[in-house]
Amino acid sequence: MAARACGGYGPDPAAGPARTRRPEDDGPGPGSGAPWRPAYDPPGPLHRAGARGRVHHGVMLLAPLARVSGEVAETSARSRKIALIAEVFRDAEPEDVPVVIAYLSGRLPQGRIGVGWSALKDPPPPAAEASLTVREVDAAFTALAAVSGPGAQAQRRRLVGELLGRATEREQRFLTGVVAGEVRQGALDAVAVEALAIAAGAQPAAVRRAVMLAGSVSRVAERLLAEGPGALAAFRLTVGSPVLPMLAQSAPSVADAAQRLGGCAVEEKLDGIRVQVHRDGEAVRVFTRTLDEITDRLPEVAAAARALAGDRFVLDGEVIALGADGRPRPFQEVAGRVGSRTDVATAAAAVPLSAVFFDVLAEDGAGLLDLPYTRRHAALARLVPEELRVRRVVVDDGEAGRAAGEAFLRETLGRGHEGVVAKGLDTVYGAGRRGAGWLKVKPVHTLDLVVLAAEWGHGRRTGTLSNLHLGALRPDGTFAMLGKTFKGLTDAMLAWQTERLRELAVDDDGFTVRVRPELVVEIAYDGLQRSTRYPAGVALRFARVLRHRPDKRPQDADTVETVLAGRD
DNA sequence: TTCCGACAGTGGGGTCGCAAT
DNA sequence: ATTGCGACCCCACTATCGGAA
Repeated sequence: MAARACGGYGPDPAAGPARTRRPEDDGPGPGSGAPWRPAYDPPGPLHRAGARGRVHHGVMLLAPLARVSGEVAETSARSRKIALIAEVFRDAEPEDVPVVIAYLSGRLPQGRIGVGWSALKDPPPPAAEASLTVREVDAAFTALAAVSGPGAQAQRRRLVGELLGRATEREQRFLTGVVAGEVRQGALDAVAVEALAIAAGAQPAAVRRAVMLAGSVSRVAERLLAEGPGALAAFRLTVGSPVLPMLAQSAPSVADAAQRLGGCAVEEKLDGIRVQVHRDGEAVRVFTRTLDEITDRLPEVAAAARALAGDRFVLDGEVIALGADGRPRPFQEVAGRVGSRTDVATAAAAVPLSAVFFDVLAEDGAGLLDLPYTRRHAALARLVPEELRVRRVVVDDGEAGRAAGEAFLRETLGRGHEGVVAKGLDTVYGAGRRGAGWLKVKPVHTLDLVVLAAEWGHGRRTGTLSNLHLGALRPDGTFAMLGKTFKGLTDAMLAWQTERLRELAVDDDGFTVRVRPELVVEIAYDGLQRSTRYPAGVALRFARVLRHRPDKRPQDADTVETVLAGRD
């Protein structure tokens, strides 16, 4: 195996750095001793805008938003965060509302604009006085989003530099957080929705529902603040407009899931890309989990939707790729295919996709979200032939039912699929929710691996060694890195491992601490994926720490051979 | 009073497309 | 041609707040 020849324990240097750089890296970073804290940004000029957040002639400044974001980050009480943000919403000019809502829920109205940490990491010296208006900033981002073609990167950096140069230190921090999608103020969409409800005098539940149906807070906010609570009724499920998909929680076993749900349906869980398919007459649109439209990339899905008997419907399902043997292809192949947009015909010929459906959100143009699972499934069965639906069994609330569910999981795994999802028979479609009415069950693998290095954490993990580099034993006693993980650690485990790894440290570049390979950790993971980054040619999927094993010696860790033998 | 649902945060690997080198 | 970066796909898990029980 060629990748083996690179010899080192870690990522193949030729494959590029596995780390992500952040602005903090260049400051007095977490590795340099004292925990990193934002510099104090005094009030003063900010208050030119007044406590109500705007100057007399209705031009809203950015400064009060940045200040409120800071205050929101400072308080831990959710109710206080909501009150702070509601006040800004209430006082915003109607034209500014969509922008203000987006900024205070940590996003840009333009979405992603091609600017990441790399372009933000060396900001110019901040301005002394706050002068930027919300409208100017929004115009600047609109201009940034439009930049493309040769020279785009330099042009973007120049524009970002110009904008940040006019911002105070606090405003710079706020803007970079919004652009990078990491405001870290402990308030995103859910808090914005509550605040919006207060600002508009509407019921939070009604606002939340409208947001799920509209797919965005801003679209609801605009109309709600302009027209009042009556505007909420206009947000209904519409064929052609995507709604946020319902998500599942995890359960350790089918028996556990069945216990919690009572009688339930157990459906196979396919390892592909979630799709929401809308058909209105001949018009078909396909959306991803985050509501991006990918219709043009999935011609076979659109064709399948047109071939169905119904005329106006919305289906929820998964696209997967099946091999000649009928078994599912690895997720990576499906993701590559769905991600291909330049030459769809060639990509489709190489990896044909199949859509498999498990829910229906609208039938004959009428929304079904509030119907219980059983009735939605009946509608699904009317609309979609069995071979285009996920396999399932319905089990009752008892010993025999649980056994039947477990047997169905084993059979599903035997066919090469990822696991199952147990669904309560009375569960309504909770758009945008990770409801307890859907419980996914997947097999978990475990390994004892050795910590080779650890990275300093960010945010609430600042000052702790958080992200672990994991190695499996080679026959010659060295280690092959299989991936990293920061998951599964309690605060106590984090503190303990930071102390222990400091004792084992041999090198610290301010970002990564390399250690003597002596600490064994028990790792859970979902499976292996092909990797060009790591020397064994595979990486762990969804690795997380179960526990530290200081009782185990590194030479007792699992070997590369063991890991590869467990491969499907 | 205790329990539990919903959120936010902290990042993981892979793949594609585009611009820079 | 190769590399770097950003956008999106998939995602697990813990801490916390505040309402439900």
